[in-house]
Amino acid sequence: MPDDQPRDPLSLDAQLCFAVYAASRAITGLYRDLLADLGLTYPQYLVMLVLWERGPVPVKELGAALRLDSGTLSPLLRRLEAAGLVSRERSGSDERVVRAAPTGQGAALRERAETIPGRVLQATGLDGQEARTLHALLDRVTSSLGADAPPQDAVSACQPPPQEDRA
Amino acid sequence: MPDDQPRDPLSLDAQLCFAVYAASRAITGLYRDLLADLGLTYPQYLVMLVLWERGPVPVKELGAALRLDSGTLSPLLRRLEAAGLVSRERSGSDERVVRAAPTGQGAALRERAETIPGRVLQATGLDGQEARTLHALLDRVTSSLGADAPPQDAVSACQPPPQEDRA
DNA sequence: CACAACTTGATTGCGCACAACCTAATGGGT
DNA sequence: ACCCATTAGGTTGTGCGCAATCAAGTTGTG
Repeated sequence: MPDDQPRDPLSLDAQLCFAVYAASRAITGLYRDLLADLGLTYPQYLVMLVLWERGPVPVKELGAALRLDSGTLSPLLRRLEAAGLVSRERSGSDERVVRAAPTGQGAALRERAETIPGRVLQATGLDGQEARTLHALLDRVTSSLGADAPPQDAVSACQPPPQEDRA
Repeated sequence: MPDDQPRDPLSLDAQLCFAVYAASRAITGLYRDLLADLGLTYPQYLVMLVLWERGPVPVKELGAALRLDSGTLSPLLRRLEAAGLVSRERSGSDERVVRAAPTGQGAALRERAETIPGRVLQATGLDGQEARTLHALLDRVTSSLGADAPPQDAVSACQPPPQEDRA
């Protein structure tokens, strides 16, 4: 019975929470395969998306876009730097700020990454409309729970204006 | 480049992938708060859901239900055992099998957990129909990517025999 | 019985997430 | 000038998630 009232409390909720959890891990697993060629993990790929989009970005802004804090980003950026994909340097005007930017090698990776999104969408088995619906519902959930800034920022980081000129 | 819908390849896909990722972490964060009273993490809560539902369960079956392997479950169960919520013992008929079961204390925790689902659903800001739609889409994605067993098992672990969801 | 293939869990190592804490730099107020 | 609250990153510790590897037990075949 599709009761909107929670008559058996550990039921519908558990389905939904687990569905999000399982889907997230399944998607991460898919990316794991696709990104293996590039030597990136999924969170590293998300960071590179933002860097490709915005160029030199303070760690703070990266964290705001991806909803990650320095405890996650600092070691992640260190690994990207060790891999030669990212450079970090302190701002001159404010010595507290560290800006991360893709290196030439990191920027070059972007073209190889562009084949990935199409394969991911296809692998989900959803058509464009369903993907849009799913995305809208997830955004509702995230912003309801987030209580702070909506995910618009992060999303726009994922969809760049097709090209930009810079280093 | 494909002309169908993705004109800029790093766009829609990135939105959807990040939306799932962000929503998953937001939900986990919500549970973190709600479960703090019970002394459980979110994955530990999922394990307890299965144990409450099925009683003594081999680790293998737990892994199948939650899509987790022994590398995750072994230390997790060890911590639940150390907390006095779960007991583990080897099967007599097959010494390879370890069955986990809630202790009296673990079973008692169930009643305190029953107040959680309602609060979670409410916090998502979705009504019952939207939650159902979201759940159905996520299941499609998960099973498309999973390529192995569908999430039916895990879902039934979270709820007694429910109702078919409308596509 | 001996032996190879398979199954079940456990262990190890790495990379996130996140809370808690720390340092350094900034800016405001006196 | 001096304090002091604020801010940006970094570090530490805990707990997943997953690949790779291992040991112990089981089963099938001769």
